[in-house]
Amino acid sequence: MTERVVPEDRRRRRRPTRQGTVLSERAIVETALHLVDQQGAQALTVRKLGAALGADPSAIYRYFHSSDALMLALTDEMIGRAQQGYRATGDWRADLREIGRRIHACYQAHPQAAVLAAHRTTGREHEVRVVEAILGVLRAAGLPDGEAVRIYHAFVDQALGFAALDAAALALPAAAQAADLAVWHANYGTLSADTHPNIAATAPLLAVEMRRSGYPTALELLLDAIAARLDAAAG
Amino acid sequence: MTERVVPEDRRRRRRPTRQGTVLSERAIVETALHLVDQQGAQALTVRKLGAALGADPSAIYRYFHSSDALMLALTDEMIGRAQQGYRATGDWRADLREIGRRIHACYQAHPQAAVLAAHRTTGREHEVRVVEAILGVLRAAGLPDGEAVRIYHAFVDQALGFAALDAAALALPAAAQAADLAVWHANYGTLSADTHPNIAATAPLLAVEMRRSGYPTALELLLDAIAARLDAAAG
DNA sequence: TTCACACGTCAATGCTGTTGTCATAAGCTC
DNA sequence: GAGCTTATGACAACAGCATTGACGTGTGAA
Repeated sequence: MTERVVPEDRRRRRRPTRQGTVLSERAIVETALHLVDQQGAQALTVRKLGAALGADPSAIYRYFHSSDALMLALTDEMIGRAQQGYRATGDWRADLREIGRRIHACYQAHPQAAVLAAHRTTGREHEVRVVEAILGVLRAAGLPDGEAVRIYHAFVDQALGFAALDAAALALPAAAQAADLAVWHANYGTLSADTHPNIAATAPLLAVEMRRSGYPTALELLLDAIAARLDAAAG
Repeated sequence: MTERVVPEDRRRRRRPTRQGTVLSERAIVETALHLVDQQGAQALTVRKLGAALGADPSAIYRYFHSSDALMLALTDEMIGRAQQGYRATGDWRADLREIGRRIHACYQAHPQAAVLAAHRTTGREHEVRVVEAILGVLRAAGLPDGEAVRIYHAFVDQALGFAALDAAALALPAAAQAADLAVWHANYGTLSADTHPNIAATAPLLAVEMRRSGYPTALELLLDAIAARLDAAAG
């Protein structure tokens, strides 16, 4: 009548696997992140993780109730890493840019986890810290509270939305990912100027543009708009 | 040596399944969309779709090379429905607002499908039409091609990113959805002004703001920024 | 009326997450 | 150290997944 999963701080017996690994929550999460980074999103399966750890796949269920619980632990770890070392400079535009860039970059680095995590509100330590930081930047810059909150919402959800979108693309199987990009050459590149004048005129530009994320552009445009609101609030 | 998948317009023999259904690309896509709406994204498997159609799962592979090809067809169908009846007015700002609103609204209407669809590039009929429309609005408004393409990218991915984010929230189990919202009261509403001055000052505003989508605000800010670029390009 | 073959069906393959059972060694008590 | 308890890793099995090759039937063309 023992629970299958024992909380990490109550573990006494650390028994190495047949291949010699000593398991722990931490070791599993780190190996999982490493696996995703190296072999892509679709490599994160319980079986492959077991193999990477040097343990039977089912041993993982001694540490996490389900693969979803493992996913959440992974996400938490990721958020922590994204914040690491951030310092506000006092320049609102530079600070917002840096925060946005960090959120986006960190989810891009671990797309599989990002897909599941981007739309959740955790209320945990790291999340709280970013919310406080963003609101602080906006209010210090001179926005009234109502507008600061609205713009906070637009800013953070834009970062998360692009992160989710770009991460989902990265999380696709390599073949589908390549196929989606190829469409910009194969389909859009061959349309006639008679039927699709605007696409025909910009096809080469499109094919290049769509290879990268639209977030940097969207972020700068958002910062432009915030600057205009600040001018209006001040003047 | 016959191809497994025969293009829809070259099909002659329509042979009912054992259960009497007559299959077609259209019938499969519609059943799939219906299935996803009713039972959630995870219900969209080849086997369940086969069962819903009244056909052997493998019969689907006579119409789509893979489940991914089916996914793309589904996506395009949704894009098509979103733009049904759209007419450009010639006012760039009103037109862009309407297109963005339609994309977001349609994905919100089918959140379970949107989660799967928002990040794919299909190159199919309906998608091509929207791309052409957006590029047309931006170029007609006076943006040079390079900037039109960059802003097109930011605009469309902003709409899709918010759609994906908001759809993912709607697609959550009701309990998780409620829990995520409650965090804004339960956690953020109780933080001390000493440790989190900016959150403490705006907590009630935050709790209200976070109940709705941030997209309308973000969209207006993006339109503001585009207007500024247009002024710059003209002046 | 004939006949080729399109297409629905069946069976099999190799993945996936997950669980019940077992045996073994870790760490406690003495 | 010796012996006991039980945590924990390993094994095997299950159900469900996408996909594919072989097969036979009935359709539509000639």
